[in-house]
Amino acid sequence: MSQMQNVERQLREMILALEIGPGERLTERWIESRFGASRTPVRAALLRLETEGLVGRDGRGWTVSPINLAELEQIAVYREAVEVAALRLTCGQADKSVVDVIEAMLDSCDENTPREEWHRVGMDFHIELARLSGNEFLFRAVRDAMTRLSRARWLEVRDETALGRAWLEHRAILAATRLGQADEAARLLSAHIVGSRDRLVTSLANDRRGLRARGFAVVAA
Amino acid sequence: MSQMQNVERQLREMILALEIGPGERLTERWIESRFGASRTPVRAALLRLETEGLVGRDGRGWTVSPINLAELEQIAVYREAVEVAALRLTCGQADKSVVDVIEAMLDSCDENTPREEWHRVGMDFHIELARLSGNEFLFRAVRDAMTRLSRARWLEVRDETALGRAWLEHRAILAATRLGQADEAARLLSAHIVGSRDRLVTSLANDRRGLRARGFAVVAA
DNA sequence: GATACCAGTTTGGTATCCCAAAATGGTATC
DNA sequence: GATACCATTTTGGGATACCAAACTGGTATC
Repeated sequence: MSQMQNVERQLREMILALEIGPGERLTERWIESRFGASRTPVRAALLRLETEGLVGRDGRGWTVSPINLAELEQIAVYREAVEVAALRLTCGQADKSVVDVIEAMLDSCDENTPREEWHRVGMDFHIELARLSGNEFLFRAVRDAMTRLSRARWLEVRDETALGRAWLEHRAILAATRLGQADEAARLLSAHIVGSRDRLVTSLANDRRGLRARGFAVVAA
Repeated sequence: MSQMQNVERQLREMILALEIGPGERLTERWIESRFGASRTPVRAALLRLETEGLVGRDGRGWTVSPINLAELEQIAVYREAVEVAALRLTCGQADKSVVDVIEAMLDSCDENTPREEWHRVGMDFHIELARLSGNEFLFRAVRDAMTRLSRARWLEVRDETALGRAWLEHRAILAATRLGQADEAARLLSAHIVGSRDRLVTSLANDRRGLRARGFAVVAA
Protein backbone atom coordinates (compact mmCIF):
# COMPACT_ATOMS: atom_id res chain seq x y z
CA MET A 1 0.00 0.00 0.00
CA SER A 2 1.49 3.32 -1.04
CA GLN A 3 1.90 6.13 1.42
CA MET A 4 -0.48 8.27 -0.56
CA GLN A 5 -3.26 5.71 -0.31
CA ASN A 6 -2.43 5.24 3.34
CA VAL A 7 -2.68 8.89 4.19
CA GLU A 8 -5.76 9.32 2.08
CA ARG A 9 -7.57 6.42 3.69
CA GLN A 10 -6.63 7.26 7.26
CA LEU A 11 -7.34 10.94 6.91
CA ARG A 12 -10.69 10.20 5.31
CA GLU A 13 -11.58 7.87 8.16
CA MET A 14 -10.64 10.46 10.75
CA ILE A 15 -12.75 13.08 9.05
CA LEU A 16 -15.75 10.81 8.56
CA ALA A 17 -15.54 9.60 12.15
CA LEU A 18 -15.56 13.24 13.26
CA GLU A 19 -12.19 12.71 14.94
CA ILE A 20 -11.27 15.89 13.13
CA GLY A 21 -14.11 18.32 13.52
CA PRO A 22 -15.91 19.94 10.63
CA GLY A 23 -14.46 23.39 10.05
CA GLU A 24 -11.15 22.50 11.65
CA ARG A 25 -7.99 23.76 10.02
CA LEU A 26 -5.48 21.30 8.63
CA THR A 27 -1.84 21.92 7.96
CA GLU A 28 0.16 19.72 5.68
CA ARG A 29 2.87 19.58 8.33
CA TRP A 30 0.50 18.28 10.95
CA ILE A 31 -0.78 15.50 8.72
CA GLU A 32 2.78 14.73 7.76
CA SER A 33 3.83 14.12 11.33
CA ARG A 34 0.53 12.52 12.32
CA PHE A 35 0.83 9.76 9.74
CA GLY A 36 4.58 9.60 9.40
CA ALA A 37 4.61 10.46 5.72
CA SER A 38 6.30 13.20 3.81
CA ARG A 39 4.47 16.10 2.23
CA THR A 40 4.28 14.61 -1.23
CA PRO A 41 1.79 11.87 -0.37
CA VAL A 42 0.06 14.23 2.06
CA ARG A 43 -0.56 16.74 -0.67
CA ALA A 44 -1.79 14.05 -3.04
CA ALA A 45 -4.21 12.82 -0.40
CA LEU A 46 -5.51 16.33 0.24
CA LEU A 47 -6.10 16.90 -3.46
CA ARG A 48 -8.20 13.75 -3.67
CA LEU A 49 -10.15 14.47 -0.51
CA GLU A 50 -10.81 17.92 -1.91
CA THR A 51 -12.56 16.44 -4.92
CA GLU A 52 -14.59 14.30 -2.53
CA GLY A 53 -15.66 17.45 -0.76
CA LEU A 54 -14.28 16.35 2.58
CA VAL A 55 -11.65 19.06 2.75
CA GLY A 56 -11.62 22.45 1.14
CA ARG A 57 -9.35 25.40 0.69
CA ASP A 58 -9.52 28.29 3.06
CA GLY A 59 -7.46 30.91 1.34
CA ARG A 60 -4.04 29.33 1.20
CA GLY A 61 -4.69 26.62 3.76
CA TRP A 62 -6.82 23.54 4.18
CA THR A 63 -10.01 23.11 6.15
CA VAL A 64 -12.17 20.13 6.96
CA SER A 65 -15.41 20.91 5.18
CA PRO A 66 -18.10 22.11 7.56
CA ILE A 67 -21.43 20.35 7.70
CA ASN A 68 -23.59 22.43 5.43
CA LEU A 69 -27.35 22.18 5.71
CA ALA A 70 -27.97 23.78 2.35
CA GLU A 71 -25.60 21.30 0.82
CA LEU A 72 -27.38 18.38 2.48
CA GLU A 73 -30.65 19.47 0.94
CA GLN A 74 -29.08 19.80 -2.48
CA ILE A 75 -27.49 16.40 -2.17
CA ALA A 76 -30.90 14.90 -1.46
CA VAL A 77 -32.21 16.29 -4.75
CA TYR A 78 -29.14 15.02 -6.54
CA ARG A 79 -29.47 11.59 -4.96
CA GLU A 80 -33.09 11.39 -5.95
CA ALA A 81 -32.18 12.00 -9.58
CA VAL A 82 -29.35 9.51 -9.81
CA GLU A 83 -30.65 6.81 -7.50
CA VAL A 84 -34.04 6.70 -9.16
CA ALA A 85 -32.43 6.56 -12.58
CA ALA A 86 -30.23 3.70 -11.45
CA LEU A 87 -33.11 1.86 -9.88
CA ARG A 88 -35.19 2.13 -13.04
CA LEU A 89 -32.35 0.61 -15.01
CA THR A 90 -32.15 -2.24 -12.55
CA CYS A 91 -35.89 -2.81 -12.69
CA GLY A 92 -35.60 -3.17 -16.44
CA GLN A 93 -33.08 -5.97 -16.16
CA ALA A 94 -34.23 -9.53 -16.69
CA ASP A 95 -32.13 -11.15 -13.98
CA LYS A 96 -33.46 -10.12 -10.59
CA SER A 97 -31.32 -12.55 -8.62
CA VAL A 98 -28.74 -9.83 -8.19
CA VAL A 99 -30.87 -8.18 -5.54
CA ASP A 100 -30.28 -11.23 -3.35
CA VAL A 101 -26.91 -9.86 -2.36
CA ILE A 102 -28.48 -6.68 -1.10
CA GLU A 103 -31.28 -8.53 0.58
CA ALA A 104 -28.60 -10.49 2.43
CA MET A 105 -27.03 -7.23 3.58
CA LEU A 106 -30.29 -6.21 5.17
CA ASP A 107 -30.76 -9.69 6.65
CA SER A 108 -27.43 -9.34 8.42
CA CYS A 109 -28.91 -6.71 10.72
CA ASP A 110 -30.91 -7.68 13.77
CA GLU A 111 -31.55 -6.30 17.23
CA ASN A 112 -28.09 -7.37 18.39
CA THR A 113 -26.31 -5.51 15.64
CA PRO A 114 -24.54 -2.38 16.83
CA ARG A 115 -25.94 0.86 15.57
CA GLU A 116 -22.80 1.80 13.72
CA GLU A 117 -23.24 -1.33 11.66
CA TRP A 118 -26.84 -0.41 10.90
CA HIS A 119 -25.57 2.93 9.76
CA ARG A 120 -22.96 1.42 7.50
CA VAL A 121 -25.39 -1.07 6.01
CA GLY A 122 -27.86 1.73 5.42
CA MET A 123 -25.34 3.60 3.31
CA ASP A 124 -24.10 0.50 1.52
CA PHE A 125 -27.66 -0.37 0.64
CA HIS A 126 -27.92 2.68 -1.55
CA ILE A 127 -24.45 2.29 -2.99
CA GLU A 128 -24.84 -1.38 -3.86
CA LEU A 129 -28.31 -0.81 -5.23
CA ALA A 130 -26.89 1.79 -7.59
CA ARG A 131 -24.10 -0.57 -8.59
CA LEU A 132 -26.68 -3.06 -9.84
CA SER A 133 -27.68 -0.61 -12.54
CA GLY A 134 -24.41 -1.39 -14.27
CA ASN A 135 -23.94 2.31 -14.97
CA GLU A 136 -20.59 3.36 -13.62
CA PHE A 137 -21.47 7.05 -13.51
CA LEU A 138 -24.69 6.63 -11.62
CA PHE A 139 -22.90 4.30 -9.24
CA ARG A 140 -20.06 6.71 -8.55
CA ALA A 141 -22.49 9.58 -8.15
CA VAL A 142 -24.38 7.70 -5.47
CA ARG A 143 -21.24 6.53 -3.74
CA ASP A 144 -19.78 10.01 -3.63
CA ALA A 145 -23.02 11.51 -2.43
CA MET A 146 -23.24 9.00 0.40
CA THR A 147 -19.67 9.79 1.39
CA ARG A 148 -20.55 13.45 1.67
CA LEU A 149 -23.63 12.64 3.67
CA SER A 150 -22.03 10.19 6.01
CA ARG A 151 -20.73 12.63 8.60
CA ALA A 152 -24.16 14.10 9.05
CA ARG A 153 -25.77 10.68 9.10
CA TRP A 154 -23.74 9.70 12.12
CA LEU A 155 -25.95 11.97 14.10
CA GLU A 156 -28.97 10.01 12.99
CA VAL A 157 -27.55 6.86 14.50
CA ARG A 158 -28.78 7.90 17.91
CA ASP A 159 -32.36 7.60 16.75
CA GLU A 160 -33.16 3.90 16.78
CA THR A 161 -36.63 4.26 15.32
CA ALA A 162 -35.17 6.12 12.34
CA LEU A 163 -32.80 3.25 11.65
CA GLY A 164 -35.66 0.77 11.83
CA ARG A 165 -37.88 2.83 9.62
CA ALA A 166 -35.16 3.16 6.99
CA TRP A 167 -34.62 -0.58 7.15
CA LEU A 168 -38.30 -1.24 6.43
CA GLU A 169 -38.29 1.22 3.56
CA HIS A 170 -35.22 -0.45 2.11
CA ARG A 171 -37.06 -3.77 2.25
CA ALA A 172 -40.04 -2.36 0.43
CA ILE A 173 -37.86 -0.84 -2.28
CA LEU A 174 -36.15 -4.17 -2.83
CA ALA A 175 -39.45 -6.00 -3.01
CA ALA A 176 -40.79 -3.70 -5.70
CA THR A 177 -37.49 -3.92 -7.56
CA ARG A 178 -37.56 -7.70 -7.53
CA LEU A 179 -41.01 -7.62 -9.11
CA GLY A 180 -39.77 -5.20 -11.73
CA GLN A 181 -42.32 -2.61 -10.66
CA ALA A 182 -40.20 0.35 -11.71
CA ASP A 183 -42.71 3.10 -10.98
CA GLU A 184 -43.56 1.77 -7.55
CA ALA A 185 -39.92 1.20 -6.67
CA ALA A 186 -39.03 4.68 -7.86
CA ARG A 187 -41.85 6.20 -5.84
CA LEU A 188 -40.75 4.38 -2.69
CA LEU A 189 -37.12 5.35 -3.20
CA SER A 190 -37.97 9.01 -3.78
CA ALA A 191 -40.10 9.10 -0.67
CA HIS A 192 -37.35 7.39 1.30
CA ILE A 193 -34.73 9.88 0.22
CA VAL A 194 -36.96 12.87 0.88
CA GLY A 195 -37.98 11.48 4.25
CA SER A 196 -34.38 10.80 5.22
CA ARG A 197 -33.45 14.31 4.27
CA ASP A 198 -36.25 15.80 6.34
CA ARG A 199 -35.34 13.79 9.41
CA LEU A 200 -31.68 14.62 8.95
CA VAL A 201 -32.18 18.33 8.49
CA THR A 202 -34.58 18.55 11.40
CA SER A 203 -32.24 16.59 13.63
CA LEU A 204 -29.27 18.68 12.58
CA ALA A 205 -31.03 21.96 13.04
CA ASN A 206 -31.93 20.91 16.57
CA ASP A 207 -28.41 19.77 17.34
CA ARG A 208 -26.69 22.71 15.81
CA ARG A 209 -26.05 24.36 19.12
CA GLY A 210 -24.59 21.21 20.60
CA LEU A 211 -22.45 20.55 17.60
CA ARG A 212 -21.08 24.04 17.64
CA ALA A 213 -20.31 23.60 21.31
CA ARG A 214 -18.14 20.64 20.35
CA GLY A 215 -16.32 22.94 17.96
CA PHE A 216 -17.96 21.64 14.79
CA ALA A 217 -18.72 24.13 12.10
CA VAL A 218 -22.30 23.76 10.94
CA VAL A 219 -23.37 26.10 8.20
CA ALA A 220 -27.03 27.03 8.03
CA ALA A 221 -29.22 26.43 5.04
CA MET B 1 -1.74 31.95 -11.59
CA SER B 2 -0.07 29.05 -9.82
CA GLN B 3 2.01 26.57 -11.73
CA MET B 4 -0.33 23.78 -10.77
CA GLN B 5 -3.32 25.55 -12.29
CA ASN B 6 -1.22 26.40 -15.30
CA VAL B 7 -0.16 22.84 -15.95
CA GLU B 8 -3.63 21.54 -15.25
CA ARG B 9 -5.29 23.96 -17.62
CA GLN B 10 -2.80 23.56 -20.44
CA LEU B 11 -2.65 19.81 -20.19
CA ARG B 12 -6.43 19.60 -20.13
CA GLU B 13 -6.64 21.76 -23.22
CA MET B 14 -4.11 19.64 -25.05
CA ILE B 15 -6.00 16.49 -24.20
CA LEU B 16 -9.40 17.90 -25.09
CA ALA B 17 -8.07 19.31 -28.36
CA LEU B 18 -6.72 15.83 -29.15
CA GLU B 19 -3.22 17.26 -29.36
CA ILE B 20 -2.34 14.35 -27.14
CA GLY B 21 -4.08 11.32 -28.51
CA PRO B 22 -6.43 9.13 -26.50
CA GLY B 23 -4.54 6.15 -25.18
CA GLU B 24 -1.20 7.91 -25.35
CA ARG B 25 1.23 7.42 -22.50
CA LEU B 26 2.26 10.37 -20.38
CA THR B 27 5.37 10.66 -18.28
CA GLU B 28 5.66 13.18 -15.51
CA ARG B 29 9.07 14.13 -16.84
CA TRP B 30 7.72 14.90 -20.28
CA ILE B 31 4.99 17.15 -18.92
CA GLU B 32 7.56 18.76 -16.64
CA SER B 33 9.78 19.79 -19.54
CA ARG B 34 6.87 20.55 -21.85
CA PHE B 35 5.39 23.16 -19.53
CA GLY B 36 8.52 24.25 -17.72
CA ALA B 37 7.26 23.24 -14.32
CA SER B 38 8.67 20.89 -11.75
CA ARG B 39 7.13 17.58 -10.83
CA THR B 40 5.20 18.91 -7.86
CA PRO B 41 2.65 20.89 -9.85
CA VAL B 42 2.71 18.29 -12.62
CA ARG B 43 1.75 15.62 -10.14
CA ALA B 44 -1.03 17.75 -8.69
CA ALA B 45 -2.40 18.44 -12.15
CA LEU B 46 -2.38 14.76 -13.05
CA LEU B 47 -4.25 13.89 -9.88
CA ARG B 48 -6.97 16.37 -10.71
CA LEU B 49 -7.24 15.33 -14.33
CA GLU B 50 -7.51 11.78 -13.12
CA THR B 51 -10.65 12.61 -11.16
CA GLU B 52 -12.01 14.28 -14.28
CA GLY B 53 -11.45 11.04 -16.15
CA LEU B 54 -9.15 12.62 -18.71
CA VAL B 55 -6.10 10.68 -17.65
CA GLY B 56 -5.88 7.33 -15.96
CA ARG B 57 -3.33 5.03 -14.46
CA ASP B 58 -1.85 2.29 -16.53
CA GLY B 59 -0.06 0.16 -14.01
CA ARG B 60 2.51 2.54 -12.59
CA GLY B 61 2.30 5.17 -15.31
CA TRP B 62 -0.17 7.64 -16.72
CA THR B 63 -2.27 7.34 -19.85
CA VAL B 64 -4.58 9.73 -21.63
CA SER B 65 -7.96 8.06 -21.28
CA PRO B 66 -9.05 6.33 -24.47
CA ILE B 67 -12.36 7.21 -26.05
CA ASN B 68 -14.68 4.55 -24.76
CA LEU B 69 -17.92 3.87 -26.56
CA ALA B 70 -19.47 2.00 -23.66
CA GLU B 71 -18.61 4.93 -21.44
CA LEU B 72 -20.20 7.39 -23.84
CA GLU B 73 -23.44 5.44 -23.74
CA GLN B 74 -23.38 5.34 -19.95
CA ILE B 75 -22.70 9.04 -19.77
CA ALA B 76 -25.77 9.68 -21.90
CA VAL B 77 -27.92 7.85 -19.35
CA TYR B 78 -26.26 9.74 -16.54
CA ARG B 79 -26.76 13.05 -18.30
CA GLU B 80 -30.38 12.30 -18.89
CA ALA B 81 -30.92 11.74 -15.17
CA VAL B 82 -29.13 14.84 -13.93
CA GLU B 83 -30.01 17.25 -16.73
CA VAL B 84 -33.69 16.43 -16.60
CA ALA B 85 -33.71 16.78 -12.84
CA ALA B 86 -31.99 20.16 -13.11
CA LEU B 87 -34.36 21.32 -15.82
CA ARG B 88 -37.41 20.36 -13.78
CA LEU B 89 -36.08 22.43 -10.90
CA THR B 90 -35.60 25.37 -13.21
CA CYS B 91 -39.10 25.01 -14.64
CA GLY B 92 -40.46 25.22 -11.11
CA GLN B 93 -38.81 28.56 -10.49
CA ALA B 94 -40.90 31.70 -10.68
CA ASP B 95 -38.36 33.93 -12.37
CA LYS B 96 -37.89 32.77 -15.95
CA SER B 97 -35.81 35.74 -17.02
CA VAL B 98 -32.68 33.78 -16.21
CA VAL B 99 -33.07 31.82 -19.40
CA ASP B 100 -32.40 35.02 -21.32
CA VAL B 101 -28.69 34.58 -20.78
CA ILE B 102 -28.79 31.18 -22.39
CA GLU B 103 -31.02 32.38 -25.18
CA ALA B 104 -28.39 35.03 -25.85
CA MET B 105 -25.73 32.33 -26.09
CA LEU B 106 -27.70 30.62 -28.82
CA ASP B 107 -28.34 33.94 -30.54
CA SER B 108 -24.61 34.54 -30.76
CA CYS B 109 -24.32 31.74 -33.33
CA ASP B 110 -25.09 32.36 -36.98
CA GLU B 111 -23.89 31.03 -40.33
CA ASN B 112 -20.64 32.99 -40.02
CA THR B 113 -19.75 31.47 -36.69
CA PRO B 114 -16.93 28.93 -36.90
CA ARG B 115 -17.90 25.37 -36.13
CA GLU B 116 -15.66 25.14 -33.12
CA GLU B 117 -17.65 27.95 -31.62
CA TRP B 118 -20.91 26.14 -32.31
CA HIS B 119 -19.44 23.16 -30.60
CA ARG B 120 -18.43 25.15 -27.54
CA VAL B 121 -21.78 26.87 -27.30
CA GLY B 122 -23.52 23.53 -27.63
CA MET B 123 -21.70 22.24 -24.57
CA ASP B 124 -22.11 25.44 -22.61
CA PHE B 125 -25.82 25.37 -23.30
CA HIS B 126 -26.19 22.23 -21.24
CA ILE B 127 -23.82 23.39 -18.54
CA GLU B 128 -25.42 26.79 -18.10
CA LEU B 129 -28.88 25.32 -18.25
CA ALA B 130 -27.97 23.03 -15.38
CA ARG B 131 -26.51 25.95 -13.46
CA LEU B 132 -29.89 27.66 -13.48
CA SER B 133 -31.28 24.91 -11.31
CA GLY B 134 -29.31 26.36 -8.43
CA ASN B 135 -28.27 22.87 -7.41
CA GLU B 136 -24.52 22.74 -7.21
CA PHE B 137 -24.34 18.96 -7.47
CA LEU B 138 -26.51 18.68 -10.54
CA PHE B 139 -24.53 21.49 -12.09
CA ARG B 140 -21.16 19.90 -11.44
CA ALA B 141 -22.42 16.55 -12.63
CA VAL B 142 -23.45 18.04 -15.97
CA ARG B 143 -20.27 20.05 -16.33
CA ASP B 144 -18.08 17.03 -15.64
CA ALA B 145 -20.09 14.85 -17.98
CA MET B 146 -19.74 17.38 -20.77
CA THR B 147 -15.99 17.55 -20.18
CA ARG B 148 -15.75 13.81 -20.59
CA LEU B 149 -17.84 13.93 -23.72
CA SER B 150 -16.09 16.83 -25.34
CA ARG B 151 -13.29 14.92 -27.04
CA ALA B 152 -15.75 12.67 -28.75
CA ARG B 153 -17.99 15.57 -29.63
CA TRP B 154 -15.19 17.20 -31.61
CA LEU B 155 -15.75 14.55 -34.20
CA GLU B 156 -19.34 15.60 -34.55
CA VAL B 157 -18.26 19.10 -35.50
CA ARG B 158 -17.69 17.99 -39.06
CA ASP B 159 -21.38 17.32 -39.48
CA GLU B 160 -22.96 20.72 -40.03
CA THR B 161 -26.53 19.43 -40.09
CA ALA B 162 -26.01 17.84 -36.67
CA LEU B 163 -24.92 21.18 -35.23
CA GLY B 164 -27.95 22.89 -36.69
CA ARG B 165 -30.32 20.22 -35.48
CA ALA B 166 -28.91 20.44 -31.96
CA TRP B 167 -29.30 24.20 -32.08
CA LEU B 168 -32.99 23.89 -32.97
CA GLU B 169 -33.56 21.36 -30.21
CA HIS B 170 -31.87 23.67 -27.74
CA ARG B 171 -34.24 26.45 -28.79
CA ALA B 172 -37.26 24.24 -28.28
CA ILE B 173 -36.09 23.16 -24.84
CA LEU B 174 -35.61 26.78 -23.81
CA ALA B 175 -39.04 27.73 -25.10
CA ALA B 176 -40.76 25.04 -23.06
CA THR B 177 -38.69 25.95 -20.03
CA ARG B 178 -39.65 29.57 -20.31
CA LEU B 179 -43.31 28.59 -20.28
CA GLY B 180 -42.71 26.42 -17.24
CA GLN B 181 -43.87 23.33 -19.11
CA ALA B 182 -41.72 20.93 -17.13
CA ASP B 183 -42.95 17.69 -18.67
CA GLU B 184 -42.63 18.95 -22.21
CA ALA B 185 -39.20 20.45 -21.56
CA ALA B 186 -38.04 17.24 -19.92
CA ARG B 187 -39.32 15.18 -22.84
CA LEU B 188 -37.51 17.38 -25.35
CA LEU B 189 -34.29 17.31 -23.36
CA SER B 190 -34.37 13.53 -22.98
CA ALA B 191 -34.97 13.08 -26.68
CA HIS B 192 -32.17 15.51 -27.44
CA ILE B 193 -29.68 13.67 -25.25
CA VAL B 194 -30.64 10.27 -26.60
CA GLY B 195 -30.51 11.57 -30.16
CA SER B 196 -27.10 13.13 -29.61
CA ARG B 197 -25.82 9.93 -28.18
CA ASP B 198 -27.06 7.90 -31.13
CA ARG B 199 -25.51 10.24 -33.66
CA LEU B 200 -22.28 10.31 -31.71
CA VAL B 201 -21.99 6.57 -31.28
CA THR B 202 -22.86 5.92 -34.91
CA SER B 203 -20.38 8.49 -36.09
CA LEU B 204 -17.69 7.18 -33.81
CA ALA B 205 -18.24 3.57 -34.74
CA ASN B 206 -17.84 4.55 -38.38
CA ASP B 207 -14.71 6.56 -37.72
CA ARG B 208 -13.10 4.05 -35.46
CA ARG B 209 -10.78 2.78 -38.13
CA GLY B 210 -9.67 6.27 -39.07
CA LEU B 211 -9.16 7.28 -35.48
CA ARG B 212 -7.09 4.24 -34.75
CA ALA B 213 -5.01 5.00 -37.82
CA ARG B 214 -4.23 8.37 -36.24
CA GLY B 215 -3.04 6.51 -33.19
CA PHE B 216 -6.09 7.18 -31.04
CA ALA B 217 -7.23 4.45 -28.72
CA VAL B 218 -10.95 3.88 -29.15
CA VAL B 219 -12.46 1.22 -26.96
CA ALA B 220 -15.50 -0.61 -28.27
CA ALA B 221 -18.82 -0.70 -26.48
C1' DG C 1 15.91 -17.88 -34.90
C1' DA C 2 13.92 -17.95 -30.44
C1' DT C 3 14.62 -17.27 -25.70
C1' DA C 4 16.53 -16.49 -21.25
C1' DC C 5 19.22 -13.31 -18.95
C1' DC C 6 21.58 -9.18 -17.45
C1' DA C 7 23.32 -4.22 -17.30
C1' DG C 8 21.77 0.28 -18.03
C1' DT C 9 18.12 3.54 -18.26
C1' DT C 10 13.75 5.46 -17.26
C1' DT C 11 9.97 6.40 -14.25
C1' DG C 12 6.83 7.07 -10.52
C1' DG C 13 6.96 7.40 -5.31
C1' DT C 14 8.96 9.69 -1.64
C1' DA C 15 11.68 12.78 1.13
C1' DT C 16 13.72 17.06 1.67
C1' DC C 17 15.12 21.77 0.73
C1' DC C 18 14.12 26.62 -0.49
C1' DC C 19 11.18 30.52 -0.90
C1' DA C 20 7.69 34.07 -0.75
C1' DA C 21 3.52 35.09 1.40
C1' DA C 22 0.76 34.97 5.34
C1' DA C 23 0.00 34.47 10.09
C1' DT C 24 1.76 35.50 14.74
C1' DG C 25 3.26 37.81 18.66
C1' DG C 26 5.40 41.29 20.90
C1' DT C 27 6.39 46.33 21.25
C1' DA C 28 6.26 51.09 20.76
C1' DT C 29 3.16 54.87 20.14
C1' DC C 30 -0.73 57.52 20.91
C1' DG D 1 -6.28 50.23 26.44
C1' DA D 2 -6.33 50.32 21.59
C1' DT D 3 -3.66 50.37 17.55
C1' DA D 4 -0.09 50.56 14.21
C1' DC D 5 4.20 48.51 13.22
C1' DC D 6 7.92 45.27 12.82
C1' DA D 7 10.62 40.85 13.61
C1' DT D 8 9.84 36.00 13.79
C1' DT D 9 7.68 31.89 12.71
C1' DT D 10 4.75 29.11 10.11
C1' DT D 11 2.79 27.53 5.92
C1' DG D 12 1.76 26.16 1.28
C1' DG D 13 3.92 26.17 -3.46
C1' DG D 14 7.60 24.69 -5.93
C1' DA D 15 12.17 22.43 -7.04
C1' DT D 16 15.24 18.80 -6.55
C1' DA D 17 17.60 14.61 -4.85
C1' DC D 18 17.19 9.75 -4.11
C1' DC D 19 15.40 5.16 -4.54
C1' DA D 20 13.23 0.92 -5.88
C1' DA D 21 10.67 -1.05 -9.42
C1' DA D 22 9.78 -1.39 -14.20
C1' DC D 23 11.32 -1.10 -18.65
C1' DT D 24 14.81 -1.48 -22.54
C1' DG D 25 18.14 -3.17 -25.48
C1' DG D 26 21.59 -6.07 -26.31
C1' DT D 27 23.98 -10.52 -25.65
C1' DA D 28 24.79 -15.17 -24.74
C1' DT D 29 22.83 -19.67 -24.93
C1' DC D 30 20.42 -23.31 -26.85
